Amino acid sequence: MQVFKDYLQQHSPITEEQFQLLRKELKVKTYPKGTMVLREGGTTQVFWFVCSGLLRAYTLDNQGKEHTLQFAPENWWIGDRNSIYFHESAVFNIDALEDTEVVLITKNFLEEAQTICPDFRKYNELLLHNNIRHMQCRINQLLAATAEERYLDFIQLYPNLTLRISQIMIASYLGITPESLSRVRKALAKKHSY
Amino acid sequence: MQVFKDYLQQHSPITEEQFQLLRKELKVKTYPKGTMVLREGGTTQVFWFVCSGLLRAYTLDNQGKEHTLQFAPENWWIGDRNSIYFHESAVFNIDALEDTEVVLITKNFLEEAQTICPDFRKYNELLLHNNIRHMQCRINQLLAATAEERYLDFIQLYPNLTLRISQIMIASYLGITPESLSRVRKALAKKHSY
DNA sequence: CGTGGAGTTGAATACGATCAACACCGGTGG
DNA sequence: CCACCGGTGTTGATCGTATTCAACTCCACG
Repeated sequence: MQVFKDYLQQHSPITEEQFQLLRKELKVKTYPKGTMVLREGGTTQVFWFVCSGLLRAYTLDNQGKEHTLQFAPENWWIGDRNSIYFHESAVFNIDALEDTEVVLITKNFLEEAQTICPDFRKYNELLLHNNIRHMQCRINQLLAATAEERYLDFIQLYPNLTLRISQIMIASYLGITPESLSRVRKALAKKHSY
Repeated sequence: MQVFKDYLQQHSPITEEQFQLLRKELKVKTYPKGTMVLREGGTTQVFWFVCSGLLRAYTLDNQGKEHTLQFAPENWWIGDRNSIYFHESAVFNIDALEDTEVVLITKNFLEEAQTICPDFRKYNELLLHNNIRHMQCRINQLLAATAEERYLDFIQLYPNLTLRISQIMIASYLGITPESLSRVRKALAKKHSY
């Protein structure tokens, strides 16, 4: 909870007093490594803010293969917009790749925060625009880049995550097989002695 | 302009009177087919709402190949968030695939609309969440689906666009070559006599 | 007409996927 | 303490899908 408070006070215009008013909307929860946080087809009314640990959103295709949409390490948000905003069931799964502590954030929290603190509206909007920007970038990468380029982009975007996430997961994020990723890494090692 | 007004009144909570107050922030513009609307590296402070015609956002890779991020036919929005919200230069190009009439929408318009009409805030937010949802879907498609599946998804998502957009453009949206798309279509024709 | 872009088709190629085998490590239980 | 096991990562051989390059047709448009 402290992590979330620090995060908010550092990044958003929410003050200490305003935070206290909103606190009742927040709940802390922990998921042991391996827990399913959200299952495809289920519903949920909250966003997860990761205080520590690592969550991951992924889908399963008809062959049972996993495709990772997003990783959420400390200070990241993750949530299912289908449930929260569109009264539909979740289209992806979320699980915990590490023991993870989260703050559950209701739609109500976001609403009230905007009432209590008018500037929070702009902050929240900026967050959404940033999210869109980031996803555009990812789409462009999937359209334009080779496996090797995607991997280099990945380790640049998440330098500290590379060691925490298995290559199986990374590969499923990059849209390649673990075997291919292994070969990409081998080729890079030969090139630059990484 | 009328198209935009109709659209707003149908989809958002903005009333006729409120619209009149905001009108001064809006400008109509037309782009002949083939015009560059925004160039990578440039800046812009507006979103484009397409009243008629068709815009398209795309990037160029280092081999000069085009990769289409988004099509924007009638009643769609398109814009460069890097410029508008993050004071950076555009990372993609936008051009007109048809003679296109747009309404230019400033950040100010969106701000004032939220001031004048409090419910517009929710509408705008929903638009952003919907956008994110849509892009998640696209990312998942690029990760999980074959060329054929992607094409089928495409014609389902944009049934009326298929005939207006050249296969070269569609291929660049799907992340395959025009030749591959041609073969995919041939295979489908054989299968289902489309 | 004739020119150039769009679309199709064929042949050769390349990149990543698949399948299979194996080394390695960490955890578990005998 | 060691044997076993399952999961991870590596490597090799083969396969398949999409790419590349090239030739050709077909229009639309000058």
